[in-house]
This record gives sequence, C-alpha cells and structure tokens, in this order.
Amino acid sequence: MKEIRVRFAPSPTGYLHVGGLRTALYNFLFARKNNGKFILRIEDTDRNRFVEGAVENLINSLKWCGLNYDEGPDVGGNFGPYMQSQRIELYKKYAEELINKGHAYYCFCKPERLQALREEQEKQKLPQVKYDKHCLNLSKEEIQRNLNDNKPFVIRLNVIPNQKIIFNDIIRGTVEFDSNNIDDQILIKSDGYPTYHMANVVDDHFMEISHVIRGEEWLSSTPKHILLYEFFNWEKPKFAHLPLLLNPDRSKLSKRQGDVAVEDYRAKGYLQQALVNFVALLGWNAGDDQEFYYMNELIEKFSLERVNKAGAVFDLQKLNWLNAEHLRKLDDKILLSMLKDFILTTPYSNLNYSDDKLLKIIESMKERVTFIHEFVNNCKYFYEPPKEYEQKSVEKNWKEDTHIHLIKFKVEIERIENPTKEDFEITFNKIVGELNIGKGKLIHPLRLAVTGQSTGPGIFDILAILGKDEVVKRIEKAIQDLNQSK
RNA sequence: GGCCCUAUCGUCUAAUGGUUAGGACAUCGCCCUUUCACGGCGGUAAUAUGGGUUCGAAUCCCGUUAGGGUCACCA
Repeated sequence: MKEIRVRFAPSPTGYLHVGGLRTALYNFLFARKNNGKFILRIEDTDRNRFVEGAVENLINSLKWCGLNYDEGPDVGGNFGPYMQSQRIELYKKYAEELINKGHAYYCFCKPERLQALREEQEKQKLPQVKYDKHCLNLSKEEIQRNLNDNKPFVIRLNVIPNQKIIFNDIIRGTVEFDSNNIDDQILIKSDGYPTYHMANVVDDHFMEISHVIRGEEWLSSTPKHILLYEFFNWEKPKFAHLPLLLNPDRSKLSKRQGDVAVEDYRAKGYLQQALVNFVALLGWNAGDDQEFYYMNELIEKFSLERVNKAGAVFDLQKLNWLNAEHLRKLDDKILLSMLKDFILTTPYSNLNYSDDKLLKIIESMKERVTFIHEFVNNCKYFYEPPKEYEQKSVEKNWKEDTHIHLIKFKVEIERIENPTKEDFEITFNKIVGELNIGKGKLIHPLRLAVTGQSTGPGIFDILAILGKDEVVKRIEKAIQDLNQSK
C-alpha cells in the first residue's frame, strides 16, 4: 500500500487558530495512527498579507501542543522546500503546461473590466458572478503581442461547462457539483504568485500527499482541485472535510466572541494536554464513553471514519473541566516547577519558599484548582497575611466571645515548639473541650483569622503550612482588626 | 441570491432499522465534610418539522424550516 502522507498547510496569519489546531491534530493523529508522515507546509503566497514572525509563532504553537511534524520548513525533508513562496517556478511551469494543453489561458483583462463585468452581472441578477472567458478567444498573435508588451496578465483555469464533478469525501460521502457553477479560477496572479488552488494541488501532488484533511470551508472549492488533478492527469488524493468549530451562537468561531489563538489559551494557563484533548473531541469520538485522553491514546483510537459531519460549539466550560482533570493527574514535581515559574510573575517572586512548602501548598490545593495560577490566586494567604476579611464570614462567625477563644488557642500553640498538623489538631480539640463549645465556633473564626476567607483546604493543613509564628501573628492581627470594626 | 454542507438534552456526543434514546460538561438536589473542593448517589433536559418506505424509523427517501460554508489577482 502507498505510504500515508498528510499535511497541515496554514497560511501564516500571525497565530495558530484553534480550528487550525484541530485540523493539524487530526492530520497528526491520522499520520501517527497509520505509520505515515505528517508534513507542515506554509502557504505564504499572498505577499500583501505577510506578517513578520508569523511562521515562527505558528511553529511554536504547534510544538507546544506536541504536534511534531516529520517534514517542514525548519526540519527539512525530501520534498522541500516547504514554503510555497520558494516554489514559485514550479507553479509557473505547471501553469504553462496547462496552457499548452488548453486547460488554462492567459487573461489580460484589467481590474476595471472585471469590476464592470461583475456589476453588470449583478445588475442582471445572474445567479452567480463569473468570468466571461473573454481572453480565451484571444488569438495566438494577440497573446504573444501582449506578452511582448509586458502587459500584466493572470492565468485562468479553463472550466468546461455542463459537466458533473463528483468526488468522494471520507467524512461526507459522495459530493456532486456542476461545472457551470465554477468560475474560471485564477491560477497565477499578475504578480507571478500562484493562488491557493494552484499551489495546493501542485504541492500536494509533488509532496505525494495521500489524504487531504482540511476544514469544511474548502469543500466548495474542491471541484476546482479535482479539475486540476484531472487536467494534469495526476492521481487524486483522498479528501476529508472536517466540520467547523463554532461560537456559542453557532456562527463560525471568531475573534469577536472570545479567544481563537492557541497562544491565548496558553497565556491563560491552559495545559496543552487539556487543549489537545478538548479539541480532539470536537467532531470526533471513539464510540465509547472515554473523554479523558492523552495524546498516545488519541493516536491509538483515532479514525477519520468516526469524524462527525456537523459543526461543534467551542464550549469553555468543558475545556475548563478537562484542564482541571489534566492538572490533577500531573505529577506534583511537575506542578512544582510550573508553580515556581508562575510565582516569578507575581509580587511573591522574592519570597524564596522552599520546595517542601510549595509542595504542601500544591498538595492541599490540588483538588481545588483548575489552573496553575490558582495555586497562588485562590490562596494568597499562603504567601501573605490577609489584607481584609470576608465580610459575610465575619458577620456569621465573629461573635462577642470569639477573641477569647482564639487567644486561648493562640496561647496554647505558643507553648509548642514547631507544632505539626497533628499538634494543631490536638490543641484545637483540647481547647474546644475546655471551653465546652462546638468545633464550628472556633474552626470558622480561626480560618477567617489566618486566611481572611471562608473557603479552602482543611484548617489544620493551612495552620501547619503557615507555621506557628505566622499563625500567632495573624490571630493577634485579626483580633485587633475585627474587634475594632465591630 | 446560486451552489454545497449540516440538523439527538443548553453544550460535546452515543445509539449505523427493534434501547425505558446512553454518557460527559453545565445545572439542581442529597450524601461525604462543621469550610470550599474532590468523590458518591439522584433529578431536570433532546431525536427541528411534514410526508413517505417498513411489521417496526433518531436511523432510509422526499419536501419544508433553520443554521453554516462558499461564490476575490485571501488562504
């Protein structure tokens, strides 16, 4: 059997769109699953849209997601170059071949004529605006004269009318188009660069791409590509058009309604494992109930046949859930290094906490966070004394005699050298026993005093992590602040 | 508007002619826990619509409706 070769072929717009990520991922999974090759090709044939650093950025995002390619602009390969801007001569050569065969022709029409034509056709309420094949009738001599005069030209595909163009899509089945609805597409622009259609077909052929897996927005231009393959007499790849990713209002996923760039999600603290896992499930499932996947499991189970046809809404809540799931499965040592990296970006960067202390924070918070940054932002009391006290909890838990209970607890704690979690708990039980009060009467004020909050890990974990001196200080401060304000 | 694609809980989806239409996220309730979370148990919630075909339709066919894509010297 022929080797499976697939490609991700983005145009460098400046960032990797999550829809692009999903396309890249399915290509990658399909290649890995079938022991094929995954290729990155950059479609940079629009000189007007050149963005500085866009390719580097794209590659960064791809690699961050673990989508390593076998061939590409920065890794090389036997089918390069992998930047279309470096393959211009190839496209020209094959466009000329098409002209010689009568399947394409020079067009010297000025933009003004095209504009007028378009307006005229719209005025006539024609179902579709199409080029009128005006330049197809130019004589050989005329064409040669125009070329000699250096008149600007484009090369157009010569579509034959009244033909059915039928192809099979792996995801959608048989799709049929009428050639009457297909315009004489420009293949080579007046600046000598190819359009998408030309470059794409030529490259897919010479890069020996076996399966074209791309977004549904390409479905309606596929007949043009089919025509090209047929005119060249080249073997066609198999096609698979993926359903689109949608906004919550079911329009095509767009910047206006949230983040679309992979780097945005990275910056917000999403794990690459979670993003990949989530995006994989938008439009595909293995047919079982598994939803939590690592990359290797996705590779094992992926198949194009199980890709859905309908568009999928990008639902942040489910992504958040998956992020929390993946975070919890991460080894504490890895979480530690991620947390340290994050702390560097906060005002607490000079605290120099020991790994041991941070590990304890991680352990106590792990079940309570969705993002790494929450190991800091949801429990700032581990890093600094509370600046304020949650009002609702103060009202509910800070009573007339609360400070008396807390002082008794504090005094008792002060006597112990290096109290452990158990010491705190034993002392606590002793005090509530002596005072003959319910545990809640002390536990909630204590939490409020040392954290300023009403939620968080077990109180004795917090006390142990904070340590005796800090606990004592915070109790004193809380009594001062809260009794005063009452 | 022409052409093309699509249609199961709010969302992601399972069920490829016979199921009380299943799971997950979200949501609600209970349990666990004197906090919050995690976890466990349970609830609300879907086959867009009208016709066929069939003993039997979410599933096959046709129409309607709705949504999306595409109609550039952008990809």
